Amino acid sequence: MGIGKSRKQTLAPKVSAEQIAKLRAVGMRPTRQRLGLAALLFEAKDRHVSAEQLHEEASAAGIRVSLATVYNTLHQFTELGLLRELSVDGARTYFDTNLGDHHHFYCEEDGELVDIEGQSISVGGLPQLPEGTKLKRVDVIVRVSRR
Amino acid sequence: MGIGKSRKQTLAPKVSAEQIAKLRAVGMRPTRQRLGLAALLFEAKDRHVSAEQLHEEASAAGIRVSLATVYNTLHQFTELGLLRELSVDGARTYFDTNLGDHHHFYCEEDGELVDIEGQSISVGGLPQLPEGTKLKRVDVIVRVSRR
DNA sequence: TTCTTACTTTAGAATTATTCTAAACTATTG
DNA sequence: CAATAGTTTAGAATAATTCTAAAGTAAGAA
Repeated sequence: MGIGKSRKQTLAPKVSAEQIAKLRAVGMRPTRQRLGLAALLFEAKDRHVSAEQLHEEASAAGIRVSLATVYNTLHQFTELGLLRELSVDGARTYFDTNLGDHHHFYCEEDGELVDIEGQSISVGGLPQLPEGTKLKRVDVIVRVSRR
Repeated sequence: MGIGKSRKQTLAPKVSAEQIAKLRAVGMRPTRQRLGLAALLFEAKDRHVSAEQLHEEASAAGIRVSLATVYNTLHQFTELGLLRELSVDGARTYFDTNLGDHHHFYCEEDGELVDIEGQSISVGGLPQLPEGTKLKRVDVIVRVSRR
């Protein structure tokens, strides 16, 4: 005994079988980093995060992961349909864990994003798409400002 | 005479009284650079440009202006209500000369933006805005991809 | 278990878009 | 034409993101 190495403690979130399954389901190896990020992203719901934010959260939660890996993982999750990418204002890119039909309120002042459920807004009468293109998605961003 | 300096030629667009008036109307000094950029931006209608693009166009048109000035000018025009800023995909910021009620088609593959006239799309039933905020604008982006 | 290998992670450099800075210019007014 | 307030500019600085190639690790084979 002694004061020495009490290191193997569970600082990071419990490795949930749920996250392992989620990664396996899309064909990704469940690595320590991915499991940690998945826990942060998917254990709460309807999150909007930037890479930098998620990286800080991970640090705070004791998940050691480089910023490059956070970027890689966010993009891979997006390509595999686990996340949606969101462009609301030039600089940062946000990633959205809500995959359902919905839109957003966005306040530039504080960069806050709030979901608007899909059925509570109606977008009607799209005109014909430009020649030779097919629809990918319709994004509605309701921009607001504080007082 | 001789071959020497035939430099004072009108390579740049004619300085239109129209653009001078436009700048004066918003309280800006009509400088050579601003007049040149205004000519490029406003003599055609419904344009979507990024700073880098406009800078190249200016060079091509013989309007000598630094990239920093292009950025400054685009932002000033935006603040003074001569342009609208558009965020469609992380990286670049686009500026839109169409100030009317309208939305956009956007194709990521080639970065092309096409206007959708305001009345040809209907956004109904906005839910209540988040506590303490007021509406600024509603942007609809119809994302398409080429075949 | 231990190899082997393909997939991953990472630090740090590189890139890209944009902003800043301080000095050199120029439109405007007296 | 001089004074000055507003402008422009080159180049440095920043910020977000991507790239690189070297070191690490999961998964299946032996």
